[in-house]
Amino acid sequence: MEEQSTQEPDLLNAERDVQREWQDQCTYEVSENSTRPKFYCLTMFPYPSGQLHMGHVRTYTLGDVIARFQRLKGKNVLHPIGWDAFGLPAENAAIKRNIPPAKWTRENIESMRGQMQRLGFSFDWSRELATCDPEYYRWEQWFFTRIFKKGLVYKKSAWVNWDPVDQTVLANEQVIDGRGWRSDAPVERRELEQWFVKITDYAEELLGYLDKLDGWPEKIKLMQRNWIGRSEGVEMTFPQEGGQGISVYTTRPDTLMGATYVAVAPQHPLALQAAKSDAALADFLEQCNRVKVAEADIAKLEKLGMWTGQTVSHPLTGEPVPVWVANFVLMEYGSGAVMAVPGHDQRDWEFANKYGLPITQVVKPVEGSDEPCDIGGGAYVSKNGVLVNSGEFDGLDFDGAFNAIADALEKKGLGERQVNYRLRDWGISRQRYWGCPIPIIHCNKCGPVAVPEQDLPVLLPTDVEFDGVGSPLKKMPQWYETTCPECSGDAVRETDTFDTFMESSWYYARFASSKSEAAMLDERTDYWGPVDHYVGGEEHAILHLLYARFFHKLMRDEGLVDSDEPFEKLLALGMVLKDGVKMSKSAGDAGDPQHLLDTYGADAIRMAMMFAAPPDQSFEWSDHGVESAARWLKRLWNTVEEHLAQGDVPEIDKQNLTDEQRDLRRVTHETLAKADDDFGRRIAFNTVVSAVMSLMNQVHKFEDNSPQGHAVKREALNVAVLVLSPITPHICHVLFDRINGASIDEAIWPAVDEEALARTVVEVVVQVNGKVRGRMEVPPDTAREEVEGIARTLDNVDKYFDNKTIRKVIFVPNKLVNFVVS
RNA sequence: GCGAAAGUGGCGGAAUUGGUAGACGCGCUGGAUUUAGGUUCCAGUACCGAAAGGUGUGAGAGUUCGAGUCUCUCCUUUCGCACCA
Repeated sequence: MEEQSTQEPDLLNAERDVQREWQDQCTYEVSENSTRPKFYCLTMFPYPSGQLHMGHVRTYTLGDVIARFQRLKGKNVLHPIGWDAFGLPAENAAIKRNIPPAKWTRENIESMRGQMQRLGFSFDWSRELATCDPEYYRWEQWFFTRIFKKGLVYKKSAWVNWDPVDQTVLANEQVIDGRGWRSDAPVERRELEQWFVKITDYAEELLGYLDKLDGWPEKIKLMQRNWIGRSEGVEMTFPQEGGQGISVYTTRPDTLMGATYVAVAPQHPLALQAAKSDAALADFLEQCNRVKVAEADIAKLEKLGMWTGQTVSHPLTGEPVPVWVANFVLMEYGSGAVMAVPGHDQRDWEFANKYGLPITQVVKPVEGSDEPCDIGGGAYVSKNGVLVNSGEFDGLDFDGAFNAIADALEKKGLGERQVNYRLRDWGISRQRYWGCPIPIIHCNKCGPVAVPEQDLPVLLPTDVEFDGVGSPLKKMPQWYETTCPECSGDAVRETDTFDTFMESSWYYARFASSKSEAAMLDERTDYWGPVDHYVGGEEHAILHLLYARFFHKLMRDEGLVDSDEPFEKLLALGMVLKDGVKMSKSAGDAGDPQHLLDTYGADAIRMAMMFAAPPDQSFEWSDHGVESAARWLKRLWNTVEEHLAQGDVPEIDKQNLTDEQRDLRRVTHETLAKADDDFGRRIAFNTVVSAVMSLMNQVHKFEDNSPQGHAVKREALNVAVLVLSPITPHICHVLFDRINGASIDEAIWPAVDEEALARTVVEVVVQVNGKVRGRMEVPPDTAREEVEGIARTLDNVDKYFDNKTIRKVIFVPNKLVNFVVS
């Protein structure tokens, strides 16, 4: 046993030696002074939650593989890392364990940085930043004051989840079954004045530029398009005598003659007004306000409504139309009211049926259509029909009716055509302590005033007491009491902090201008930007990626960056699921890679993780693969050492190789070509691992002790080590040095020897009626006639021709021949 | 509810442009080595069938000489839904 263990390669010690070398030599620190083309590889920075989980391991390994591959391809690679350090969990920890959020966050950063270094990620640590550093957030505050002065920021009231016991605003995830997570009190909706940034001013541009993002997955672009939700419709008013009337937006003005009621949100002014004199309605509105503000929760509710007792007039017929409150109408979206056409909208149809409201059919399928025309069983929602029961508009199709009705409304001054977006302005106020203070001073005389540049940053005090009731900032008059920068009168600071998406919307640019003290960003950001490859979880497909794109355009319009989009290419990763882990007994730390690191090492974890699934796919992680990866790596090490022990090798004499030597060379160069394509274009690393495994299987079978045999084998081993090095950098660092006496950090990805790829025979499949009946080997590019001729004579093939006629022969060169018989 | 995607052996997955389904690995089975266990090495392993052969990529339909791949319907799972990050 003793004897065996001393012969085994010590992967763990080798990893530590290599990591020490990287650290001592600052191997991955980069500068802008390089003749190599730049490549900015960025992986979404983590929230410092405490320790890494397998999702982090996957994300950062994938990013590291890309960075290391691009270095091998001769690029000057920026690969930075930092910490998305503000946020809710630090406050929760502060309440639970009585640790100040700053301390808790710093300690988490320390331990996660250690784990990242132990995993061998090739980060440029000199550029590390945390968003809770005043040196970072001061520039965010500075930038905010710039866009504030530009008029891109405004205040309006918005609804939040309010915990009446803890006197605190709750995040959606803190509301569980309608109750506060700590107090268990039923939540209430509350209206608060909040800051918004006008992302809708950029809606058209954010939408249009999606078409130019060739390096983004189609599905992400589609989700963003749908999120922005551009539509063309008509904004119209249902007038009310003695009132303002109700404004609604519709994309289906063609169905206006079928509008039989109007539905408003429970927070709509008309509903609130009506409830003053209607106790039952007031009750209903209160009930609606007990649901948390998340759209998904509202949409899942049973559809409930109540008549407000009010009517408005139909804009074209003047007929009275009842106004209902409906719990599924969102106040945040549009005007908070919709016209209901139960004949042609399924949700309206169900609502009308439930409450006995009239359903009128105003569109019917065209003659000869096979669409069902009866609306007794459900709404007819197709736009392919023609109008009926619509007076002068009868007989018009969708476009005709859309235009005629829009014209009629415009003529009456009750409506106009409008382009609408589903996208809403970005609410950036949070009633939280652990965030970046919003640099605004409220003055009774001057109103809200931006903090002047020389007074920035507005520092977040870190000596705070946490009791879980409200934000500590609101209890610190010594902090919020100040003077107005304009009139010098008494004034108070804004006590809300920024949404943490603010910090994560520009960190990629700051990494490039690392540590710049004179400016938010400098010319180095133009050198490195835009990010060439951005890697991160698919859960960020919309919010983070949309806000960052928006912020980039804001920075561009301030002259801070010279590009239109921040991220050239995007890799949206699937989730690492852990249901199996949850069921295991070691649930507490099963997601923590530490014990795997201590037992098997970084390379084994990295290899197992990359081999487990392609990057864009979600999968359930299991520790099993790590042990077998470690075993495989040890075998690789042993194979290389045994080979080296046999001495030096001659040059390969390409013209005089045996068939076996040619075969091994072909597999070697096929592996090289495939790895190049998989790393660089397909971003599929699991197949790189299997290709190298296959190559090594060939090497193990290769028994040729001639000098040329050794030379061919050495080439194979060298390619295996080089190709695998982005995934398992430590062992490959050691083995590359053992084989070549040189550092792999200086190595350049070799060219494929096209000659080595040539085959002397190819296999052609013979099918009869699409079923495989035989195979044959022929020289490459053998002519159709010849292949067909041989195929017909094959034993297993010609018997299918008995009593049949060959109707057709399909021929795919070098692949197959298919006889269609009957 | 709305938007987006995924579904292939016992398991993770491969099949890149519509052209041999199951590469590679795990697990399992058998063998060699070992006092034994483990390790290591070798062989086998989609399913049914004695074989010939047949069946097979969530279910059902369709297009095609040919479908895991394209189209439609349905089922299930995952992600997002604006205060988790």
